[in-house]
Amino acid sequence: MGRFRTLSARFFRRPAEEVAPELLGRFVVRDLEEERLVLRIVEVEAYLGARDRASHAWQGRRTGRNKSLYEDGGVAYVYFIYGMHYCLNVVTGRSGNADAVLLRAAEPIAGAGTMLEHRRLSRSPRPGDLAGGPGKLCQALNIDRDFDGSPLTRGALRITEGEGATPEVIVTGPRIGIAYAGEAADWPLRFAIRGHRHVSRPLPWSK
DNA sequence: CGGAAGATCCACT
DNA sequence: GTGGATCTTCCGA
Repeated sequence: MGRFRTLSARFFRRPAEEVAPELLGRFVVRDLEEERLVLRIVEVEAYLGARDRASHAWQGRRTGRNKSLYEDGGVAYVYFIYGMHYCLNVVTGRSGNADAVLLRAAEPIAGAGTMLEHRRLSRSPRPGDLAGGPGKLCQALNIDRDFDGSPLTRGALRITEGEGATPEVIVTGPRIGIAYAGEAADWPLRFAIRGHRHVSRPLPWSK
């Protein structure tokens, strides 16, 4: 397929905190009927399954919504939130473990025009409007629950690498929107490319 | 079976 | 910076 090489299942079958920073600088490829949409990942968060109070799988919870979290690494976990948004996770680790990485923000590489149409903005777009947030990212790629449990190693939605290594510096911080999670709210499981303009919210960049 | 909350986003002040 | 939208999902009774 040339420029964008799909990552193998082996890549995903490791703990989320290990996979998460390695997803930065890699790509989400979404094939539509007549067009390929490509985003470059610039911000993610790791969720540590049963041992993480912020995870949907806290204390081993198994529900109808979260069952794909327990699949072998390399599939999508897509859930619906706040009555109107979807969030896309990359499931990691082995079967029975519920680790996952939330894709929070990405930079448009190809198909920005179509992504802008998907976003249905009323105002003129500013940087970060296309995919600078987990809900925006899903809307831009037209992702919904139909992708829940689907493989990211083949098919219409894939995680790939491009050419060369990731040149940027990675910074970490606490995760967003999980104040209820007690001690886990402080864990530095949010990862981003330092200073990147498409990040959803500022991090304390180290200088 | 009902109530409450939620890994968010947008418009408005 | 604040509040409202909007509805699925979950948990307790």
